[in-house]
Amino acid sequence: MKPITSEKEFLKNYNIHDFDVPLTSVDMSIFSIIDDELQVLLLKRNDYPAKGKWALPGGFIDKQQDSNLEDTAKRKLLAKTGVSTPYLEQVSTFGSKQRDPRGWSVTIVYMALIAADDIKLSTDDSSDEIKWQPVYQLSNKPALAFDHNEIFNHCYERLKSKVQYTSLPVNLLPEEFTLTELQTTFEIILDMPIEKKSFRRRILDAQILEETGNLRTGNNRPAKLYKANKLGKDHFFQRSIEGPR
Amino acid sequence: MKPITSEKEFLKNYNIHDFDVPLTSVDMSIFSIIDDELQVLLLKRNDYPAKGKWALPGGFIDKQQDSNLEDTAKRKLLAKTGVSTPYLEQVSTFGSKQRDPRGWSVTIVYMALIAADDIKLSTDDSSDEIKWQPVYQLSNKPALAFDHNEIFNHCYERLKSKVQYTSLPVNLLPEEFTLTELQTTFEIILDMPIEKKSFRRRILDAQILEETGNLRTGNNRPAKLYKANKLGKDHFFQRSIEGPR
DNA sequence: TTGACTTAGTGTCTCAATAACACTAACATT
DNA sequence: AATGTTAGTGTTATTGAGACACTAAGTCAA
Repeated sequence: MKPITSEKEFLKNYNIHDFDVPLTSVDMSIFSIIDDELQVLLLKRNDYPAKGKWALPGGFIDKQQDSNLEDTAKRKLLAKTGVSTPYLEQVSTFGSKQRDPRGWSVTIVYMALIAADDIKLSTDDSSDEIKWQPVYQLSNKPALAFDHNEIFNHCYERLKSKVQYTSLPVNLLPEEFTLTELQTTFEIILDMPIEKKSFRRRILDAQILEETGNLRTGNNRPAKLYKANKLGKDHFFQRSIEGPR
Repeated sequence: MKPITSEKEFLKNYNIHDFDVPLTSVDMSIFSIIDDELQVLLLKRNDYPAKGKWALPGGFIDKQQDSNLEDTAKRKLLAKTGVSTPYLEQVSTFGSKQRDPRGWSVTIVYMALIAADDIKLSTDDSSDEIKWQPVYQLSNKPALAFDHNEIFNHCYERLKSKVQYTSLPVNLLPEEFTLTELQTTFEIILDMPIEKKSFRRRILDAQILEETGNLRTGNNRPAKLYKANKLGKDHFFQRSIEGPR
């Protein structure tokens, strides 16, 4: 067999099946605020392995449809929730010999934030059971399939730490929202009270919101409605929100 | 063919070669400060694809040796630099149809920080050419193999942003160092001057260093030597180092 | 129509962290 | 002993945030 002397020739002789590669998938934690609680989407596995256990949504890369990893995550998310423009962020990649009984496997983990109003759950394909689970019920119990508890915890920690110094929570709200609604969203995620004046000063100074001109009316003084501007969809603050002194 | 009714049975019938999975590798940006410059390790590729181009060190998972992704990164790093206890952090994972001419591929990217003193470069295996490249010479030229320029830029951005609010740079220094040396390391990475008093107050207040009792003597007043304590190896500050007002 | 109630939004004080910068301290070298 | 150089400190002004009491603007019920 003669030596290979060009890239073209190399590629002709190359066959991925000659290599012993790990199984590679994409999994995701999809967060939303439902009934004033931070919740995450779970699916009950319909097939082996881990049949019958609850798991984070995910699956394999479709080499035909997906041109990159984010495509894969978006496709999964659209199929399950009907949301096509989520906030999507890669969190981490887990890979080991032990995490899946099928052997060496790798999973790229994403976190998505979606507004409750946009969700249209579909039990699309395999009639999987699907549910929203409040995160505080999940951080303790080690009940999920594979290493999905660990994966979820990473996502939850990432969400909490990033909320400290970004305007991420706008992605959990509808297009228009009041400052009080935004503050409440921060408080739900961080699970701690935030001082009203400091919060408003900081959000407004950061120049990530603009008034829509509309008002939310109710049983009391109407509140101005805001929406996130271009910066607001993924903006870093100067300083972080801190707890009480 | 009868239906599968247990996990055990499922695993017996499972064969990864029935699946069309992507090629999966681990790549890394290895940073060190050499000649008062932040530099990154590059290898010249000895084989197709991208033969003859400079690339970040990396390679495939060894299903026999490596029990997880970090193992894989550590093994590569040890082979190339002789360093066995680096600071190692997963940065991101890149995967797409286009990034490698062989087709759909995924690479998990790590960044490593090592002290210049610990390095023993080895042209171990395939007599690859190996070199340190100053990062400022790399951020512009798109000369590396595959998408390694993009990958490197991610690592460099991560390093710079993380240095803002952590004590990461201790990992680029030898065991013992002076506060001025640590400050200089910060300044080299951030490429901006830092005010001396503020820097010292913040580092000392953070309680991440302890005096070793030794002094660095020279042609002037001797400086106290410090080493990082347990916290110091990966500690988050309260607030970030900021530029001039 | 008026006053109680509720939530929106503001004025202002205090405190803590830090950038700025001028200062003192301790060595070697001549 | 004087000079130069780097280590290390004292002190002020600024800034951003927490605390909290205040005002503003609506609904609703009597």
